[in-house]
Amino acid sequence: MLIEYGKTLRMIRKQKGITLKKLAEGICSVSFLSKFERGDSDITLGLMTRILDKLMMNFDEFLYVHHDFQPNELERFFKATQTAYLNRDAKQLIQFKNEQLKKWKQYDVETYLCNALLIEVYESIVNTEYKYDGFKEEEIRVLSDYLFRVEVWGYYELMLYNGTLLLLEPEMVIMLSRTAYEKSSRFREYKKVNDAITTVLFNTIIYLLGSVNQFHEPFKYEQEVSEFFSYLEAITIPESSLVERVDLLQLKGAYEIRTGKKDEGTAKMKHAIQILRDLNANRLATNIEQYLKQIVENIE
Amino acid sequence: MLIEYGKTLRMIRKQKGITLKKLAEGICSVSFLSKFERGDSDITLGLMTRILDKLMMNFDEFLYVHHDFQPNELERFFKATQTAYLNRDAKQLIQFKNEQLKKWKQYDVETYLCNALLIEVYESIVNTEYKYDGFKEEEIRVLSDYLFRVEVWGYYELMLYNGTLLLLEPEMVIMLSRTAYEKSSRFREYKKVNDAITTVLFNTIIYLLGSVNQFHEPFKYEQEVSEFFSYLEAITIPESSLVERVDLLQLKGAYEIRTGKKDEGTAKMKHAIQILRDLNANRLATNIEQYLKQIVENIE
DNA sequence: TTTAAAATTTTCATATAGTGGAATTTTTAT
DNA sequence: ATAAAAATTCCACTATATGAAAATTTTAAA
Repeated sequence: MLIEYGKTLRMIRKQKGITLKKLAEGICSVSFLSKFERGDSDITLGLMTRILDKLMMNFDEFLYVHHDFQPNELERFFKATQTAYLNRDAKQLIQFKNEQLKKWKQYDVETYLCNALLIEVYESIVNTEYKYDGFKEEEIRVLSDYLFRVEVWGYYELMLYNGTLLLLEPEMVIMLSRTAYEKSSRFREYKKVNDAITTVLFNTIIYLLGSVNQFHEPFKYEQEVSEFFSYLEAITIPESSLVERVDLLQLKGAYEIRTGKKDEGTAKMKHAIQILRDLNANRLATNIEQYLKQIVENIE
Repeated sequence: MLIEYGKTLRMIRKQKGITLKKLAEGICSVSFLSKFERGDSDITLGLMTRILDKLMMNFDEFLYVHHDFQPNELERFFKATQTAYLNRDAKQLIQFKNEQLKKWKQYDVETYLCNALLIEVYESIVNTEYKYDGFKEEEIRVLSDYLFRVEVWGYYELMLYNGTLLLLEPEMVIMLSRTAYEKSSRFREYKKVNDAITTVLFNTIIYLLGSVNQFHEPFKYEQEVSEFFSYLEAITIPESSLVERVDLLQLKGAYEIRTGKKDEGTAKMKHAIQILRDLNANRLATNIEQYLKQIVENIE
């Protein structure tokens, strides 16, 4: 059952040219550190923290090295799912889903059901044989209950919500996105999580603007969308996040088109496309181009 | 000595609505988990890993929450140093340096001396009273020996090198940057570290292009600079890293100016400036503008 | 409020994390 | 090649992490 973190630590320590004695000093005994490094003993979280601090290394990086340069469990989950989705590999997605459902039954932890639901969203898009009879209401309720209950939204909750937002009713999305914005505020300094918040706000706006074939219908969420734009501005997307700035430009364009200012909006979106092309970000540029094209076709 | 991680875990668990029993199942006993959460016991690293996996949370995020939403030790070190530098707070920098020197004397771990050196670079720029008698050769040797010795460059080594590159001779920088590129290759999937690699390559190119008042002198490192450009291209900066793409454009411009193609190069740099201005990234734009201006003034 | 069920804590026995020092191995210097 | 120094491992011992069951507290429903 013992995971041999010690061997990884030994490797790193040797590379840094630090002796057992020097590393152990003020933290634990030399003989214990040696024992741990050889895999004869597990180590306490408290000790490990202090050892890694002394090595100027953080936990995630240590675990990344330990797992033979693979990201952590959580990251792997999102990555594997997304890869299967991008490869349109329905079989793989179903397998992943079943794994999560199995864990759900085994431990009765709702998170696993939420994961399954997240995967099912991808599946429903990819799988041509997928018969959409609507997602089961009670499962969606488990998801939204979970999101409402959690006081502090971390990386997981934001990613989960980003993926399942489409399943929920507009009113629910508006409430949850507000919640997300508030409940994750304390992560503002944690880049990875803050990026996820930004994505939530973008996705919310896209969702509220409506699918393109709704563009000729009257627009109901003008006030809410501008509310979410103001959140984005409150976050003051840093200068170094240029993609987010381009996205903002693009979405403001779509919003203007949606609210009747067709020419202004189109110009903004074309500007965003141009910047991306200038920087050879062609995939991103093409995405916006298609979006714009669909809008224009549907608005006439 | 016990750090009460347990209380943080309890808070998170409660929020997610998971009972002790459900969380403990398959990992450890309920009674032990309870004891740990109450702060009556420390926990083994192996157990903690599995518990966090079940909570869909990674170590860094857990520790971030635990430290009352403050980044980890390593991040705090770089951040605090950089903040003091940006505030031109020489006093603060000297204090930080002395802390590191104290640790160095206490534990005789070279890393701490390297940290002190890194801070001293900032200090030498900020402190007007700083008498530059050259950095002590032996200390610089400790630094370069350290960097050569470490087999796998992680986040710390890359950040350390990024900050101290200016202290080293061009030949040394060329060798070390090559080493950095190779020795950190396994982190390619780890965004934070990979970003640091990109920064190293950028800094190396800037360093080799020479300070602007060397721009009228013949250029010695044409081959090496194009070598580092090719590394950057090999990394294939992802579409989502637009800042890096703008930087690349800008630097290619500077390189072309340096190698005689003044008009082409100027155009590239102006293009980069324009894109940044379009996205309201005015601080970044101004930086490049000043760089360009200095180049043009010095090249006539 | 009463009562039953669920969740948590306490108790206590045992396994193992962690210590200190002696013995062994490796490294360094001559 | 050899001795001295430094680092590592081994071993006996202590402190504490962990598990199973019983006792207590909390929650929920009537």
